[in-house]
This record gives sequence, structure tokens and C-alpha cells, in this order.
Amino acid sequence: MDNSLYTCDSCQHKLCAGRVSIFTSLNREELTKVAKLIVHKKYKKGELLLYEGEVRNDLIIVNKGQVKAFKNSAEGREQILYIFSEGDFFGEKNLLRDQASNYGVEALEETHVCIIHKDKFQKLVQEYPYIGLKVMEILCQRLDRLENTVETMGTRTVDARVSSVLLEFADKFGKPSTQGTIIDLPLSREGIANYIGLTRETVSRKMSSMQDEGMIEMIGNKKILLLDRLALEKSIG
Amino acid sequence: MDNSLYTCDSCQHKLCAGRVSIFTSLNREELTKVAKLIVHKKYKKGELLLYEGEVRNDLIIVNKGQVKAFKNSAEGREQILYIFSEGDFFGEKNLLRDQASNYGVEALEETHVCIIHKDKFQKLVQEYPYIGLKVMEILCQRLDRLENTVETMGTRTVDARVSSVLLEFADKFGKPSTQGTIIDLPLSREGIANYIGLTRETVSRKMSSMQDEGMIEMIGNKKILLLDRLALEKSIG
DNA sequence: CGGGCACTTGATAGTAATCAAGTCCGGTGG
DNA sequence: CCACCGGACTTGATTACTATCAAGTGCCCG
Repeated sequence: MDNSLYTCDSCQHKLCAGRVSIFTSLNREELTKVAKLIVHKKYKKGELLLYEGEVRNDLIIVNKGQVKAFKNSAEGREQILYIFSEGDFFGEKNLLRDQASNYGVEALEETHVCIIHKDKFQKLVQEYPYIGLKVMEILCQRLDRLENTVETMGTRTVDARVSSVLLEFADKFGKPSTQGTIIDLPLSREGIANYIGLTRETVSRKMSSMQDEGMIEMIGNKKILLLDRLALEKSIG
Repeated sequence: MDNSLYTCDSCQHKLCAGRVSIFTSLNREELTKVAKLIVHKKYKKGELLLYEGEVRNDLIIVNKGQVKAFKNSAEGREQILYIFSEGDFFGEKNLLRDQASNYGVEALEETHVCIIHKDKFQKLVQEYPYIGLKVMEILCQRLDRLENTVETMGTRTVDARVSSVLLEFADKFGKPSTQGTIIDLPLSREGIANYIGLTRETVSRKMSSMQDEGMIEMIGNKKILLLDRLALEKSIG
């Protein structure tokens, strides 16, 4: 375990807490106060930030990098539930009571996180009730997203599922370019498959045929150029 | 529209609000106060309480009966997301801001609901912060359940999915008997299929074979006797 | 007792998982 | 800078399974 704990000195001048959506309403002074409650930690690609079933008593906020939240079934199949990136948090259940995590979390790349102890965060919420509302709002958004995922996995064709995930990634990680949107994929083919409940071969095949039809263009293995957004949306319904 | 609005007079003496989990911490006096903020409404089986995309500004609590929350895909397939029964609520997103509902809600039987306007509920939360925490706790539970559903639909075999839903219903709606647990099914075969992303024929077949194997016994179409809970749990993994 | 609807059961076909080779890409070391 | 190596990805062949299509059957209610 070489995850070094260190103070916020390294980024205090940048007011790192301000990059996190739940603190956006705070002014500079308040942010400095928040920063003092925060412990930072770094993880390398592949390291576990949290394992399924682990009991913790703090809230973890991603400050830099990306992580995946996943569950492993008995047969060894992985289901990815969330991709958390800069500004996202997890462990919110711990704010209410110490509880076993429903999923594991693993770094997809070098990742820096801010950790706030439950008690300190609760005091923060008492002082700035807006933060509690913001957390609740984000939980509602997360519910919406999961509800849509369940619908996609329950009723949509495989093509629609692949289109869905590409559009989701385009919105989250896409950058506009002259020809279309360039998506930096946070996951490998296998990861994408585990995100939408398919096998890597099926994802590979579907993406190839989407390329043949001119909807997308694969740039290496980690980027995709989205050429025909409308066609993808149409394939969803 | 023959849904008659009426005051809480009809059930005031029963302190109906006390049957709702988010108000369990309140004493008799406080409950009476809450009851005055509530509007009641009745729905017959099959009536819509809320349609997908509708914008409302209140929280709806089920006081008696059962409803299903569902989404309809473009091809006309239905995905059931939740079964809400006595004590459950929906419309929580409205507490934050007026927003389109992500799902429709339909009564599965004669259903009575309590409706609280957003503004009144927000004042209630300010006066009794515990209520806000309780709402957040239930949202977290709902997230856990959906996360498990996504895992089930993404990684589990069809047998495991059917077992999952039977165990879920057994916990929620089951009554112990001498031979095992008797489940009052809230949904038809087609409803169950739409809850776990299968067709009614597949559900029918799987349940028949589970009966052949002595795991369950079907009593008419609306009840199931769960004989071998362990076998079901084992089939999930 | 009769009718309709939900459910069951059967046959067939379509589709994705699986099994099995290749191929490509990125990184490493000479 | 180039050649090599390994892991990720692609593609192909086959199998397994569930959706679909199509009759029946039985349950529940009037």
C-alpha cells in the first residue's frame, strides 16, 4: 500500500474543492474552510478505491481521473454501474449510517480523490443546507440514469444499447471537432460490454458494422469519431 | 375524471400519515398537523396516477393499494421499474425543482394516495429535518435496488432473473404458511416479464419448470407457494 | 353455464454467446 | 529507429437459448 496520504497543501492555491459540483455554491473563503476538512489520496490505474461489501464512513469525491463502479456476479461476470470522473462522488450512503458498499470501485487511470469523513460532512451540510440539497439532486439524477439503463437493458435491441452508450459517452466525454464529436473512451471493448450487459465480441461486431454504415469511425482503440449522431439516435427509437 | 378530491376527514382518526415510513418519527400531534397538509385521492385499477413526461409539483404517497411505475419504449415494449405499495412515495424529484417524470404510474388495484404540495413538504422538511434524511435514505435504498437490477439483467441467466423476482416478491408481499411462503403476486405473468426484461411465454415456461422441480407451487394465477427458498437462492449464485 | 382473457405449451427461427483463430496496436528493448 | 512481444481487438464458425408465431387450455367472472 503506497497510497500516500497528504494534506491539501499541494492544491490549496487551486481550491480544488471548487471543482466539485456539490460545492459550487460556496465562495472562496468557504471553500478554503472546506479544503481543510479534506484528505487527499492518489490511486494508480487498476487500484481499488473501494471493494464490494466494504464498510466505510466517508464520502469520496473524484478530483482528477476516472474510476468505474462495478459488481461481480458469482460466475465471474462484471457489471459496470457507473463511470465517475472529475466532480463525481460516491459513498453517499455512509452519510446516513455506516453501510456495506453495494459495489467496488477501481481506478481507470491515475486518479486523485478528496475524502471527507462522514461527521465532518454532516456538519458541513448543517452549516450549508444547500449542499445536502445538491447531493439529493445528484442522487435523483443517478436514479434517472439507472432507470433509463434498466429500460435499455430490458426492452431495447442490442444495436440500441450500443448506440445508447456511445451517445452517453459523447455527451460526457466528447469533444467537438470539424467532422463530428470525438469520444475519448473511458473503457475498453470489454468494459463497454460489461457496462451494457453484452460480450466483447458482440460490441466489437456492432461497432464494426456501425463503422461500415458510416455512423462512426474508430480511431485506434481508445477514440471514436461520431459522424452521424442522428442515425444513432434513430436506432434507439 | 371521477377521481374525487376530498379532505382527510375520512381517515383522520386513523392518522393515515403515520403509516408512511417517512413520517414514522413524528408523534401524534405532529402527525395531525401533517394530515392537514395532505390531499387524498382514489384511483381505480388501471387508472394512471402520473404519465411519463408529466410535470407536477407534489409528492405522492401510496396509502393503500399498489401501483406500478413503468416506461414504454418506442416499439411499444413496457419496462416496469418499481412496484410501489403502502408507505412508498414517488415524485421526489419535484421537491427540488419542477421536472418531467421519468416514468408513468398506473394503479394495479384500487389505490388511495396522499398528495403533499412541494412547498408544504419543503416547509415540513425545514421543521423536521429528519424527514429529509429519511427521504434521502429511501432514495439510497432505491439506488441499491436498481443497481442490483442492472446487475441481474446484465449478467444473470434467465433462471436467475425469475428466481430474483420471486424472492423479491416473497420478501415484500409474502406471508408465511405451514408449507412455505405464500406470495400474492402484484403482477400478471406479462407484468413479471416486463419487470425483468423477458417475454410472458418465457416467464411461464420457467415457472412451470420450477414447479416441476418442486421449488414452487402455483396456486391459481395470482398466488405462488414458495417451497424451496434455498434452491432459488442457489440458482442466483 | 358460458365467454373471454390470461396463461401454457409447442414448433420454429433469429440472434447473441461461446469457442477459436487470426490481426492490429502500443510499448519495450535492442 | 526498428523489430519484437503481448494484450486487446476483430472476425469467423458453431451452438445454445429465447423471442416469436401459433394453438390450445384453464381460470375467473358475470
